[in-house]
Amino acid sequence: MSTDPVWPEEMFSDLDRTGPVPLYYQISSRLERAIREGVIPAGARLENEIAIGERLGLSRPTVRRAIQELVDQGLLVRRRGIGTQVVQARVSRPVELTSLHEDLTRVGHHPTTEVLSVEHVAADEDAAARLQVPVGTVISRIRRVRSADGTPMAILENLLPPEFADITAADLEKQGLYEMLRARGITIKIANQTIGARRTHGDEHELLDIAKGSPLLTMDRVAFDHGGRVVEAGHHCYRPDLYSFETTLVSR
Amino acid sequence: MSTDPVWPEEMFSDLDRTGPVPLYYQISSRLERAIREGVIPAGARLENEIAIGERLGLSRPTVRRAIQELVDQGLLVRRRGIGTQVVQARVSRPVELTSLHEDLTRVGHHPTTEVLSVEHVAADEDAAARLQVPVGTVISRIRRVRSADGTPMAILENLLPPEFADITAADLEKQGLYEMLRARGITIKIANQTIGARRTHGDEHELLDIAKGSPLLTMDRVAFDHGGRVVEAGHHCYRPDLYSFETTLVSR
DNA sequence: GAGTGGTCTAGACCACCAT
DNA sequence: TGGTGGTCTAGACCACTCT
Repeated sequence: MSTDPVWPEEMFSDLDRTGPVPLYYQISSRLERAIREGVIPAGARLENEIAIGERLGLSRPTVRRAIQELVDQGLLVRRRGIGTQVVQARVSRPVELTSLHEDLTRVGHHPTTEVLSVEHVAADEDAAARLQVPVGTVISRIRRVRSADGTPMAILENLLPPEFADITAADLEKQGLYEMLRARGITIKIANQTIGARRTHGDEHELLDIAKGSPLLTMDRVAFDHGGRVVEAGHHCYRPDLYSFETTLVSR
Repeated sequence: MSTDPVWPEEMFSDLDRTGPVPLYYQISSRLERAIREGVIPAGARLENEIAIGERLGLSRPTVRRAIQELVDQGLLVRRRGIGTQVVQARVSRPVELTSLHEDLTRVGHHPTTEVLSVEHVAADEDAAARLQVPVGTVISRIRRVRSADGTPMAILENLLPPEFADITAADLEKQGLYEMLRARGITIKIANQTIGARRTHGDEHELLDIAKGSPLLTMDRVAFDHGGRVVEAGHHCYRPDLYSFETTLVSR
């Protein structure tokens, strides 16, 4: 048995077969938007891969790859012998290789950053281990407070290797750290993150405008470029009443 | 230019071309083990896809898929025009659709579970919303304490829809909840997780043997089967000095 | 038995990077 | 200029599910 098309006729009428954007990506991103906006409703059954391919003039592997992207995101479910369906559950976007600054902007908040300090210091043993540089190397240590719509949300402490010694406080007020690195042609390929919790220490409660000793949500991250070099090491603490980490897990 | 083989000659000598295990999976899992065990060292360059295919008697798409699995896991990095390399950074396994019970077992700890209560109650508004059942439906509410090697690590509160009303405390002492669901043929396809932090409430500090009002790491999860039905809704709190969430993020 | 997704093959052309 | 991964095609066979 086959299924009627569940998307508007013209949805894929303007595929660009010559440009740099892969066909599978054009398909999957259009489909993703239609699903997230509800144009294709939860529970809807898609046509089978071959039928879609014929309608769009694409080979089956290309259609398949587009669909697989959405399966990996948790938007679609496939079962052999059954078909492909739009998932019923609400799906959150995965934790991504972006900064808090970009996260907030995307959600429509207005993030501001106060740079508390930009120091150039000799790496102690701990910092050297995290950045994978020799002890004593002169590194940059940044401390910032990020607010959304005027409310302090997080304290961001970052360590940078020597090559970024010229980054200034003024730069960091305007852009997120990751934007700035990207503008310098630095591509972050991999990051290891650890999410935990602890009490406030030192002046953290003042900076975040919460009670002394109250809980903080923490995230430690080490980011690497394609060559395996450490680009950045961060220790962030978030106000747990204002911030949490959401993920959607998909079984393989 | 081409590269010398970086893995032992016999590593892929016993591929099973008739069994149910996909060839790409046989390749990727063997490669993963070799990388994690250091048999293939960090920074090593792999041969190109076509050469590997010829050596193993496989087509390029099959080899490519095997490699892609490891790229998605953050173990390999590929760059066009350059080649494929083993990543230098330590890579942690991603947060998975498994239970804490299985996580601990895998790391070699001995998890024990104390079942505090198994109740069958009418769902209030909050519980009904989380399980997506009508208010007043009789659901199961489970409360457990999980310990590793005798130390309490987490309080696990779970809500189950009516179909699991027959699960007993005795069952839960022996197996993780997820194992039990799997044994009943329930496949969890998707889960939404939120990780946060808060202070202890009520008797939580006693159960976890920590100070009253101290920080907890929390994880809320709603798990769905392939049909979008809610299988389980959980609220877990962890001792932040004993537990944290690790992830490796990979840029696409 | 009919229909579906899962896997695999054998090619092709292109964009990017190094030399 | 040669080597690499990125994309795409046009088939094929199989395993699974429903009726």
